[in-house]
Amino acid sequence: MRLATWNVNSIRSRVDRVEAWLQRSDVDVLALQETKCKDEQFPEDRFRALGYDVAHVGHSQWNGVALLSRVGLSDVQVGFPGMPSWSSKEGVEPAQEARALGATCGGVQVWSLYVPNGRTLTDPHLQYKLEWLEALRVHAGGWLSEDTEAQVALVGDWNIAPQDDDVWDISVFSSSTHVSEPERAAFRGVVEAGFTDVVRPYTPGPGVYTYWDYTQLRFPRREGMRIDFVLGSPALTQRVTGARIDREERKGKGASDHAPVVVDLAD
DNA sequence: ATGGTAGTCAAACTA
Repeated sequence: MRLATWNVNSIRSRVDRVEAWLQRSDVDVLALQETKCKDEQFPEDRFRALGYDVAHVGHSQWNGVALLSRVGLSDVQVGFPGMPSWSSKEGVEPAQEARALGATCGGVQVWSLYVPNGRTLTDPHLQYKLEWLEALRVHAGGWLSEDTEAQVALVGDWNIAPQDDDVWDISVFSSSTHVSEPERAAFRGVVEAGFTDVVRPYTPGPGVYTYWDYTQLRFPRREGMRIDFVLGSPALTQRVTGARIDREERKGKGASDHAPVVVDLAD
């Protein structure tokens, strides 16, 4: 089984590229983040025509996560228990955002995750990010406590660079989110709960990234960040036979600022 | 030159 994750930065502006990529990538399950649309705007017919079942959650032009699967799509869950809420404006009741979607695909519990950005080190959004990751750690860790053989994949845009060589120049990030110790500790918490970065062994650094900012010629300068991850439970990690980051997809007009991350699993 | 790009939705916000 081949599993992939991709922050597409708007599915409506990217649907042609995603479709073309699916047609040549032989992917069984694709998790999407930042679809930036409501459910009724998601172009599910385009993917159904390629043989994929589709699940999506999106409430507005922000966030939005989806799962495409041609190996079954059942037990769809919108959000995870205890997922924190967020309100962008004072006076507006906080609500759960479209940042997590889970389903069973080919016997694997796959979660498409779009971790909150954090924005700046002093922004309340950073606290929201940390609380969101802590809630994920608690519940994903709980699944493993209940079933040590559980096949779970936590995939998506984590908005964290866990190690210094996951960014092109750590000195540029001294006052930035994504590399701060609290964020890295939150990421480590998920790892220590039993989830492993299954891609890194097949894509060793330094200089290997999944995201390049649109500005400042970051991509041609090879100035990126490794912030998109596939974290596997022990039973899933055992099945991994290969992985790659499809850097080619960051090239050309109409590219997302993230590249797809692909993992191969033994049957 | 005090910016630089891209997306959503049409001024400002998010990344």
